[in-house]
Amino acid sequence: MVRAGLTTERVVHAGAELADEAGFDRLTPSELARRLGVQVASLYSHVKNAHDLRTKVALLALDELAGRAAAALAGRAGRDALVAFADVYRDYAREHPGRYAAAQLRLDPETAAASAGPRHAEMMRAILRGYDLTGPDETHAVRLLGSVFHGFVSLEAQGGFDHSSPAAPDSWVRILAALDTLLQDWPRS
Amino acid sequence: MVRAGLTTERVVHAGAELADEAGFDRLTPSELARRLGVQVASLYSHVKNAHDLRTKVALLALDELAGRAAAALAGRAGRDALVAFADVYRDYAREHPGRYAAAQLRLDPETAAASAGPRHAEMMRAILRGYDLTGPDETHAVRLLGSVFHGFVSLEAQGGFDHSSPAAPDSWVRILAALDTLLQDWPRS
DNA sequence: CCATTTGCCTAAAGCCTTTAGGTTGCTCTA
DNA sequence: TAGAGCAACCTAAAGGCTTTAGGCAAATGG
Repeated sequence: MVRAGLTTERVVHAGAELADEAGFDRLTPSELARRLGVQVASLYSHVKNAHDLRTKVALLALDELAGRAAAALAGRAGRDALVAFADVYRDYAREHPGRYAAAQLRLDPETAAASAGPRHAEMMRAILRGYDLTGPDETHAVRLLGSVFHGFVSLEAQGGFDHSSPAAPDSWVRILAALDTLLQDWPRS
Repeated sequence: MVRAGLTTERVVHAGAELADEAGFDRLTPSELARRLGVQVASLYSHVKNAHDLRTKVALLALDELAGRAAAALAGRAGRDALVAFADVYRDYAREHPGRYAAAQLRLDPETAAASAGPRHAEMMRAILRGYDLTGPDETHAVRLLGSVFHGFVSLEAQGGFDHSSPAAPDSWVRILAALDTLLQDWPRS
């Protein structure tokens, strides 16, 4: 019997590819086993169950995304940093729709805390250092950025901008410009 | 045999309640049949299949949401309209998380066109009449609003703001105020 | 080179979706 | 008001998915 040489890491990576190609909702043990040329039960040595598989793909995605974002941020500040960071999100979601959808999975608190999630918030705060925001305003702004990035990207992925002009990328550029001016002149209470 | 008196409408409405209480991903024919005290196969007279059930709940949600939004917009303009409209989204998502999740379902183009989706975009355009935006800028602004509303609400629903202060509603208020000032002074190309 | 680990297997239970076909309560017409 | 036709609901069954239990054999390492 020739072995496939599975490890948890390889299973999860194959899962991420499956999610990207077939959609996150088709990321199931049986489909993945088929794709790996292995019996379904064999996966259960590497992954606790279907939900665990999806969680692990989510963690992989969060980590990849954080890595790319950190690289994009290096050596940039202010508007440059804002745009570079935002583009990482959008590009990642377009290249890896299944992984991006996975990253949206609701994680239980401990798992979330141990994930790359907090690094994302941290990086957004770093971007805001290029603007003059302090205290709660900084948090509000972080949340605004998160909302816009996630909102735009998921509406675009969902096809929400498909049947109207101008093209989505135009709006993306203009929206980032608008956010930049808003952050420069943030209205205080 | 006592009949349950099902109709497509009643099935869909029960489906919406199930989604709200158990989560959109638990909206399945078998679970719904159990809840209605009916054999699973009986549902298939009212609904084509599991996907059709979810689609119909999505259409219901889009319609309810559009109705509430239209009511909130009546007699309001400018910042008042913006805030009232945004609150409808957030409140609806909090009252009916399953329905709101359903409304995010990707619909095929014809279904989407026949849904209440276009009414939502229309109403956002109406809000922008209170600001001085024309041509493509109006579209960009509509997309920004959609992104922020959807992004914030879904991050909040997902628990993204749970473990940090200030509380999410504070950010919501401040973000809407920021959007208002941004729309008043939208940066042109 | 033998012992242990572990990667992968078969088998089976129990769930879910979907289709086919049958029965029976309702409604509306003649 | 009888009964024809429709619609609501049923049983049965096929086939797929998830998960657990238990077994064999390939790799590993002393």
